[in-house]
Amino acid sequence: MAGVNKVILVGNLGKDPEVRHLEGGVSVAHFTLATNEYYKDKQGTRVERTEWHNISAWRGLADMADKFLKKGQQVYIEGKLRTRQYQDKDQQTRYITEIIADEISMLGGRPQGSGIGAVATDANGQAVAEPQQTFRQEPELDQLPF
Amino acid sequence: MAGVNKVILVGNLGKDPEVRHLEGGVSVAHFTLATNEYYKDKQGTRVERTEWHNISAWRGLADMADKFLKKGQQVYIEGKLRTRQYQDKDQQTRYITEIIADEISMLGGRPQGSGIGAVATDANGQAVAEPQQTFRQEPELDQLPF
Amino acid sequence: MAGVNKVILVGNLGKDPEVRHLEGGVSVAHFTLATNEYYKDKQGTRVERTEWHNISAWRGLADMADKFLKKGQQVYIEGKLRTRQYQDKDQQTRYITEIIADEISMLGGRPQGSGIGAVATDANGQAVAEPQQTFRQEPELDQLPF
Amino acid sequence: MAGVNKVILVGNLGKDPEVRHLEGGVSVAHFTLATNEYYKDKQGTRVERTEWHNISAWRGLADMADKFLKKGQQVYIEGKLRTRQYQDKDQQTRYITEIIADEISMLGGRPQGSGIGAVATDANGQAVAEPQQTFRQEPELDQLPF
DNA sequence: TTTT
DNA sequence: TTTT
Repeated sequence: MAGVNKVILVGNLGKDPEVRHLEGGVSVAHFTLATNEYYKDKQGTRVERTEWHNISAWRGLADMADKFLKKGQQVYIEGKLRTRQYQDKDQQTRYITEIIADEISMLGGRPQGSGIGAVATDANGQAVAEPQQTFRQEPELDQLPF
Repeated sequence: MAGVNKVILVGNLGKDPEVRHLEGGVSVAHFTLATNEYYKDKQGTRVERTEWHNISAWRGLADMADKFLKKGQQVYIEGKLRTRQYQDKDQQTRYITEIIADEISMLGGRPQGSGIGAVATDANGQAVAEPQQTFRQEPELDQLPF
Repeated sequence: MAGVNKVILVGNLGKDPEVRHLEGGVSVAHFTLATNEYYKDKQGTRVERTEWHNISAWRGLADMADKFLKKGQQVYIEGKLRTRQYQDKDQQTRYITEIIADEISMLGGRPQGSGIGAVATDANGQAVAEPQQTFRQEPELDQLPF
Repeated sequence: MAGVNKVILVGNLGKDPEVRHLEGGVSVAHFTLATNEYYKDKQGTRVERTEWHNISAWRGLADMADKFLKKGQQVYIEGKLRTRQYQDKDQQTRYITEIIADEISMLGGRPQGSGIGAVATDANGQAVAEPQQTFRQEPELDQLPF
């Protein structure tokens, strides 16, 4: 039965991506993403609520995250939910829900008035990706639908 | 900071919604939703993967879920992710990720050619909601659903 | 600059898809999709509003639409907006906005209680796609991002 | 029949919003939004494609657009598609497709290192909305915005 | 007409 | 742990 399992997030990275290289040359990146919302409570006070999401990106998308994403950065992420189980240190079964990213887009980008360089540079003068670039995870050969 | 935290699901209810009425007249419904995906593995074998989601609906949307949603039914759900912690029976802190529904839409519905009644009936002849109806959660004045 | 251009629709086909085969073996399917919404007007009368969308699907997705989609069928469609211009019969420039489908999912499917056949059949007993199947458009080689 | 008609865009305003105040105190804002995508063509050359969208926002959301949105600004917009007809200067019936915004979120915001003021100010020192704020259109009692 |  |  056809299902839809889609997540759309705009938020900020809570830390730099951590990348591991699995056997077979597959890489996977993990990072957290904060999405903030604001509302007024019954007393009319403005309240902020932060939701933290566990993001994982695979293969080429992991490499891109490794290369271009940094703590604090604002990104658009599209992906799907996946809950997996693991054993904690006491051998108890635990569950964690992650968003497997299909697409990551860098938002905001170069601050206004910061110059007109064709290549953006980071705080250390290193060349970085063109601001606001989008990366997509191509469907893998072993995960083609049908 | 403006964030976006959006989930879009099309799947089938794993069980009838369970509804509780909290103090203050607030009702909340919980149910699970299965989203299925299919892909071919490296050997070309068709593989099915089911992801289970924990859905919660509040207030008016809980009442609608209670009234109209049944195990097995196909629905479209729009909502947001929320991870909350709770104490398990061993007083360990555990986390659970839920989708708080903002909108639920009944899919499929009356099979073609089954009649033109203005009111749909279920297997027992009981009047049910018009097929494929959509329900939305209006933003609450205090927006403090939890 | 990274952009997001995404459309999500659940609706019913207004007609059977029309498929054309372009030079180079590329096929394209066109059909219309109706999305209905309901609201109460100032007098409390229930009003229905139907929005019609122009859908186009390319290559493999066009073939799938040709094969499996029929007038009246309920589908989930994900795609992107594209407005193109054309010359009308008076040589006036006109604009039309379409949704280019990336993913089409068949909803509803086999009515409950209609049997447990592994292969669905249509009104004429012809085998059809398994109900509620999903089809995706793989990114083309000449349209890979970066 | 339940439908879903949803558009999600991240792009830049092509011009300042134009706001009109209709009879009955209803305000409506119009602006265009550019979403850019990049791909490599068959020769491997990087190609940019810009899609222009007609956005309209009503009532409170129109006022917010009027007050806070400017040409060039990057925003997240969620809304629905609506195609309406009108008579051109030759009394010909023409169609235009717009996105009616339900939610607008300001992205990017204050450049890093530009100060730690609790209230943001624009180039003229005028207080502006806190960066990256989100605005939502509450459902109207009569839901008859057009 | 935007942005990079 | 982010951002404003």
